[in-house]
Amino acid sequence: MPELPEVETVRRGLAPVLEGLRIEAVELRRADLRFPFPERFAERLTGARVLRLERRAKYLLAPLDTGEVWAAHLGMTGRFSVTAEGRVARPGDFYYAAPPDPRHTHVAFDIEAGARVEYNDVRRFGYMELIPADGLAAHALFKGLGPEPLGPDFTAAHLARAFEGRIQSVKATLLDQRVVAGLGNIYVCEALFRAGISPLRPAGDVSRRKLGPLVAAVRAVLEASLEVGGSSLRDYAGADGAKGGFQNAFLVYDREGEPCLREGCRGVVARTVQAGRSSFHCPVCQR
DNA sequence: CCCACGACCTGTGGGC
DNA sequence: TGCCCACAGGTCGTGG
Repeated sequence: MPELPEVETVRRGLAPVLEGLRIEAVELRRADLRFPFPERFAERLTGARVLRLERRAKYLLAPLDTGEVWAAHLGMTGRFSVTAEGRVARPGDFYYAAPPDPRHTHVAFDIEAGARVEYNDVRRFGYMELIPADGLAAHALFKGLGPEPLGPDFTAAHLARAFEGRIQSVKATLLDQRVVAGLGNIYVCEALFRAGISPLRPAGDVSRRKLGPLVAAVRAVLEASLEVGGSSLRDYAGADGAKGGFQNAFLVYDREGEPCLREGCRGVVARTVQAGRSSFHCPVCQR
């Protein structure tokens, strides 16, 4: 799934065709994704003007002139594409490496000025909500979220508080959206590698002096990925150019059995399973 | 409250 | 070639 850099890349791709424009029609092709769509979803969106397109954690948020906010989470396989006249008009965002299978296009939005925005989601782990703007912060999906990792509240002091006394692994702790909001499996693995911290270490045992470097590593990895449009796994040759490129910069993720890329380290990347998910790390230089 | 694990859903790739 | 299992970017609910 899209983690923060991928969701932000999607946001940047969609913003120009949504912001300030009216939703003229909504075609809903099924009653649910991960959860049922909100009551009267299509009617509540039809005619609404999108004021802005924002992101919080891994959610896309579109405040509307109706007083509601349209929120979308992409789950593991959610993709937005923008088409006009039957062709992809804005290739290049995350996910556009191969055209989506139309059988899994579940919602389509016709936008003023002619764009058509389609939501495709093979596994249907994504979901959409309509939330009153004045109740957004208090909504169950948002009230417990931790700080944005690229924002001012994500600091070593914050991590020190969050890690204190925690016996859960630092890997699982960083995946917890209440601790920091927006990281997923790839970027946690990559950040821990860069900070020289083993994903297996209990969060409470991470040395305090490593917390500053960890914060810096998280930021650096996210920023580097954003620069190249996020990560695209399972790419296909011949894609349109601007698909995500960070998969080419992975230092540990999906590199089991390959040599550690840290200068001078002779380690070999190991794969372990934590909380049911693959972790990749170098047992020699990550402690 | 904290933590581990199964569940949700479909597709793909590797091993036999 | 075909089949079966493991695994995939997330997170929610359950049960210890």
